[in-house]
Amino acid sequence: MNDLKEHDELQGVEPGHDHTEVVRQVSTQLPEDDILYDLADLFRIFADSTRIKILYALYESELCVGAITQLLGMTQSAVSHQLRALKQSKLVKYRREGKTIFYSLADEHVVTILAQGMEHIEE
Amino acid sequence: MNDLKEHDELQGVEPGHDHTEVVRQVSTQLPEDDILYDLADLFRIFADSTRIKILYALYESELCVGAITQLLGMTQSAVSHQLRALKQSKLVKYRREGKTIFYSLADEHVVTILAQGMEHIEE
DNA sequence: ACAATATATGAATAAATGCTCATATGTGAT
DNA sequence: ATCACATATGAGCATTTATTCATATATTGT
Repeated sequence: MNDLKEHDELQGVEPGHDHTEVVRQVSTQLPEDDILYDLADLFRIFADSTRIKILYALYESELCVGAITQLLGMTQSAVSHQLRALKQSKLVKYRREGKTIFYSLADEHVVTILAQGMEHIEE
Repeated sequence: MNDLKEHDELQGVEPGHDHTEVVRQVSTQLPEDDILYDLADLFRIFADSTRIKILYALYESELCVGAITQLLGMTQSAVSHQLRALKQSKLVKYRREGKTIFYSLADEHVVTILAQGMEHIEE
């Protein structure tokens, strides 16, 4: 046994194992946790093929709920639940025309995000 | 995009209820289901704040598992599990140096996707 | 007021997901 | 070979999530 490692005033350890420096440096560059949570929430909306399909459909054309339902071949309820998620995260907007409600994409970020994702998987 | 207008009497049904025409038209423009699944799988990786944080950290600097673990303040096991998900979807790559394994971003799509997501939530 | 149509919502359930714990694998040094 | 260190992996558990079913709300027409 030797006690040469006994001056740990500064928590100093040998290089190679000590990450405190890099960690401290990188930490300052990271977005706030709130932002990271919001980001994760946003991408969670894209993390479902049903919603992705809806988004792609709306990219082609404004559509009412009935049309989307028929297009996806699922129940109207399921579609409505997903549309709610999509509009809560402001990825789609809607307008009413009588009994019918038409949905459309809210902005171009949606398209860009989908396109980048598409590019990634095509490799 | 849509120069084909639908006619009310096309299928002999009342106007307003019949979506078969739009649905047929939009259907042809949609990506294959396999692709949509893959896309959803990809975005699912972004749908977690831990992984997002790792990605942002790697955007700043190549990092070893120990550093990431310290940065996130979670167990090494949890980090390792998340890194596995990230490398399976080819969002990060890694290289070995002795006992240490360094992770880094795999391509720029990652950055673009994060940036677009960030733009969206900042509104 | 009532019926019909279009969409939304709440509760329940099955499947997926992230973390922890324990353990395994791999690498370098003694 | 054995030890110490760095990372990976499998099982189990608690939480989340997407769908279905039943029902509610909103709008139009009679």
